Amino acid sequence: MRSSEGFTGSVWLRPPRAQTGQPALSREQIVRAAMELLDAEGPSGLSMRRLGTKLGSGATSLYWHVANKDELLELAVDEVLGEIYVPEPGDTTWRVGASISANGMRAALLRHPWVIGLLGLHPTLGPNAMRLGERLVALFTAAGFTGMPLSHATALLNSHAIGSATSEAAVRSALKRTGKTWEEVAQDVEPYLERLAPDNPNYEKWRQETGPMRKDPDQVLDETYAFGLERLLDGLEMWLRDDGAPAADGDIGDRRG
Amino acid sequence: MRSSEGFTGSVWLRPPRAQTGQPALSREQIVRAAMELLDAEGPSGLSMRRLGTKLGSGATSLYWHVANKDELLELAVDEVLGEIYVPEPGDTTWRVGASISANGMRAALLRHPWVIGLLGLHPTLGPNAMRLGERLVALFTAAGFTGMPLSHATALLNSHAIGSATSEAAVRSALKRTGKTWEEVAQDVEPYLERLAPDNPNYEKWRQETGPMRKDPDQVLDETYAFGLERLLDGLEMWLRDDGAPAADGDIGDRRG
DNA sequence: AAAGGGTCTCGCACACTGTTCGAGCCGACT
DNA sequence: AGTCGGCTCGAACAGTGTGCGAGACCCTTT
Repeated sequence: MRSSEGFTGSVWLRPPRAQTGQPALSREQIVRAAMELLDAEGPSGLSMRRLGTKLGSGATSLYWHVANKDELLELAVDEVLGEIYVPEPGDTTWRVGASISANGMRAALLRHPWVIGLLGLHPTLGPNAMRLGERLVALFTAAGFTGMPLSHATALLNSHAIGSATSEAAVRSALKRTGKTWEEVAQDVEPYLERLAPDNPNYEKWRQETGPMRKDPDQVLDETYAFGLERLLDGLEMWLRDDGAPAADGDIGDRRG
Repeated sequence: MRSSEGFTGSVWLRPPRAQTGQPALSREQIVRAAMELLDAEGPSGLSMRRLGTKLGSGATSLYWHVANKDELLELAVDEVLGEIYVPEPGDTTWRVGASISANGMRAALLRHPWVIGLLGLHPTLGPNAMRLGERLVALFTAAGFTGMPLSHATALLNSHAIGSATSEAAVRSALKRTGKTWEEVAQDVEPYLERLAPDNPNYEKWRQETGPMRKDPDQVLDETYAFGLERLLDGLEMWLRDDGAPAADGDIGDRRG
């Protein structure tokens, strides 16, 4: 069986295995252990052999419960999505609900940064991903969205969480890997920036005017994310008010500039 | 030398190698060839040995020009960022300029989907990434942004491009991998969705009301991206008009809901 | 009680990976 | 003529994902 010979062969669409013997090893257990390895040491920390010994069993035993390393990773990704909480429509404002959802997604991705590199490989349609979709649809329906724009709006929210988390994970991993502080890194990069300064006049000017980073990177990254989220929610709210009802179905008014 | 013992050891901060002998192999050539392999066969298609034979040289010769496979990938990522065009401030409206930039970023990421999985690993500060930053600063400065909000605004634009491209790449890669059409995939997934239907009432209802996908996935993905971009630009424009001038420096007015 | 069959574990083996090391080549400068 | 630095490369090492087939265990049927 080829590693992925179609959607029909995907983990999610395949019926689960029957189970009568002595398990000693279960899919959930394997996935959980894999996540622990990934959280602790990143993508390179997970190998089938290491996972096997961590579970006290042979490496190839895993292949009874999981077709593939790829499939194992898919399962792990869905597991992470299961950590995200999306409020019920009645619990709060739509806007706050959307914020909580996006915050949760961002937090989950930053808690398990290895997920970020996997999101672009397969569409995740595991049960937790579906539940996430369900809850978001509920939230945005209650807010007044319908049809394709509803799907577009939830996609926008997710995109922001994913995109932000990607950028954040990059700098966070650099800080962690080097073990340096924000100031030390800034000092290291300084001469490089100065060498490039003649080519980047606008950036340099902005950098001079804004001055050195006074806040720690956590706070800056939080603010960057939060600022974007507010702008995006403003945009959605505005669309809901202005164009939502009248132009219910027709073409979207993009490329208007 | 450890693979990455700090920012000081990063490719970008290290002075380039002196060069007098007979090159026969150059860093640019290597990076270009690596990109070709990656574009053609994805991340698993690139191995140092294959890259070596593609260039007609021994695999280990590459290690003279490049410290690492990781470093090679960093160089390739920056190369991709070099394909993105950002208009000059005077060329168009700010809004159109931002759209063009984001469109370019999204297109570049979809042309080279392997980049997506690498963006979260290291912050890219190669020359092309810097140039990108420079141009965006120019564009957003001309639009009236200053200080931290300027940085937040550009980050938002990039996040949208990255996040959208991630989601898109997932479905595009699935379609390509399985070789199936959109309708065939939908048919494959159908029974799974119906099995989960009782748990996802809102999603199901939305699905029923919206009806089957009439358009091809390219168009749907384009629309999703474009819708999000417009909402986001609306939000930025609104902020620029309302809060931009008065609250120039202080805390950002987030968490307002 | 015996036989059969499914579930599950696992050692071996294969092809392949990234990377180190040290030997050697070749052109240029002294 | 000799040395030196840039550059190439083959051999080797430790480690990877995974296919295969032998077996162990337990439940069911005869």
